Amino acid sequence: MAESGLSRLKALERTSTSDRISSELRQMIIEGALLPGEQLGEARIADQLGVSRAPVREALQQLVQQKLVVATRNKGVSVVTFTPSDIWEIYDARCAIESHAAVRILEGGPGARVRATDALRTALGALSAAVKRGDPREISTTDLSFHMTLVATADNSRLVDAYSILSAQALTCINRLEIVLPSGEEIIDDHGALIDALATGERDVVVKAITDHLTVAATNLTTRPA
Amino acid sequence: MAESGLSRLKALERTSTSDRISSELRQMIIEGALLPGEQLGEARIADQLGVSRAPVREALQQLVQQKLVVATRNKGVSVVTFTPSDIWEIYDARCAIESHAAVRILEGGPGARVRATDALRTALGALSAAVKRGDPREISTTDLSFHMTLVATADNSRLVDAYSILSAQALTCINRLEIVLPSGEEIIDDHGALIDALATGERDVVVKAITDHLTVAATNLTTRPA
DNA sequence: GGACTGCAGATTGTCGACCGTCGGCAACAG
DNA sequence: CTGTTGCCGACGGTCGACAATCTGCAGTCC
Repeated sequence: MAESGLSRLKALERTSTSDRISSELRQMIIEGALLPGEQLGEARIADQLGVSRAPVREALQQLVQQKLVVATRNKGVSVVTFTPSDIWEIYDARCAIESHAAVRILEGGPGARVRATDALRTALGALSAAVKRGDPREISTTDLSFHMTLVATADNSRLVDAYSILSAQALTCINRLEIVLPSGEEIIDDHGALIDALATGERDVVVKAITDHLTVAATNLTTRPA
Repeated sequence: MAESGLSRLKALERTSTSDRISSELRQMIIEGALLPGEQLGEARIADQLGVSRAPVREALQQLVQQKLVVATRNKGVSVVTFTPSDIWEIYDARCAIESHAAVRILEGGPGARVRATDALRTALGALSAAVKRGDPREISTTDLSFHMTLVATADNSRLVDAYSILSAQALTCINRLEIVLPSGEEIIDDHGALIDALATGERDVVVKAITDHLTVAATNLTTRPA
């Protein structure tokens, strides 16, 4: 039976309804389709999707734990509003995870370093392509994807999970303020500098590069473009 | 109405059913009352608590996101089994958060440093009392509580949340293997050294102290006592 | 006129029941 | 004897309905 026409059959998707709802809503929040403070009534969503309230409830609970919505007892959930203090927290936490990941990569010896820089250069290519295309939404996505690549290379699923949550929050913040913060060139150069820093193999250099990079980003997000 | 007998009325507890269930189960897992791999049937739990399956389901979902149980589609949830690799991940992630918190405290200037060391000394007192009493369960709890104090002092709720999850996982690992790893003296000295390192104000010293401390702990957990 | 009380609408929290799926065992055909 | 097929008990996933709670407004009393 090894060679039969059935070989082309792939295992079909087995995602739970709540997971699909959760992904859908998360995407909408990240993209800014749902405004901060907006009420997310279970009944309305369930109606609109043609499902019961139960899976919607589970999906919303997932989003609560990802801090993309806030739930108040008997009042339902509403889309989160990020204060400047929240933004600083997010970027501080990102800094914690990213720099640790970088340090671990350096400790992994030259092999790990090369593997990391390779993966990052690929991610930088995607980012560069997005910049060239000019779509701000795509730029922010690939930007965060670059950083996620760094974290993923450290091979710690806990760190990856934690970073995913932070990444979604950061993306939401970025996409909400439609600011074209740095020029395209600047973004590329900045991330390229990160790779270079990693290539040096100096712990302090890398950590400082990451910290500065994130601090600048957080500053840009918290200082209103008036 | 400012001064009336009603002043003594505190806002009464308004915890949701699912939260209470979740806390209860988490505690049981941490304490080792539930064995790794054990099946947690929704119906049975709901029955036993005299509630419906809905709140139980929500509670279990919370535990899933805290990685204390694993859920497989149409098979329900079972208590997590930690592999040595998991333990290393947990302690590596703890290291990331704790050292970052420590660095941020140092950057906060002498004031923050003093506040941190004060809080930590108090926590050390509790740990010391637990050691004197000799109850291993209490020792591990206060131990983690000490570390949580460090993280909390950095004033970043995201880091605190992430650390809470890791803390619960670590506690579960520790309590499962009923090993009396280091002597009581050793525990106290080790944590005292952490405070001393923080007091020096030297970033590298602190980070190294934390890293070493956690590495030793993870090693003790992963090397079977034969 | 001001403030408290009671009602009304809406929304969440909870419940019991149904349906689909899973894993294992037995019956059966080759 | 071996591999396949159909059946069975158990469990989770989903559903519609009921009860509890919150918010805002109208009514009422001082």
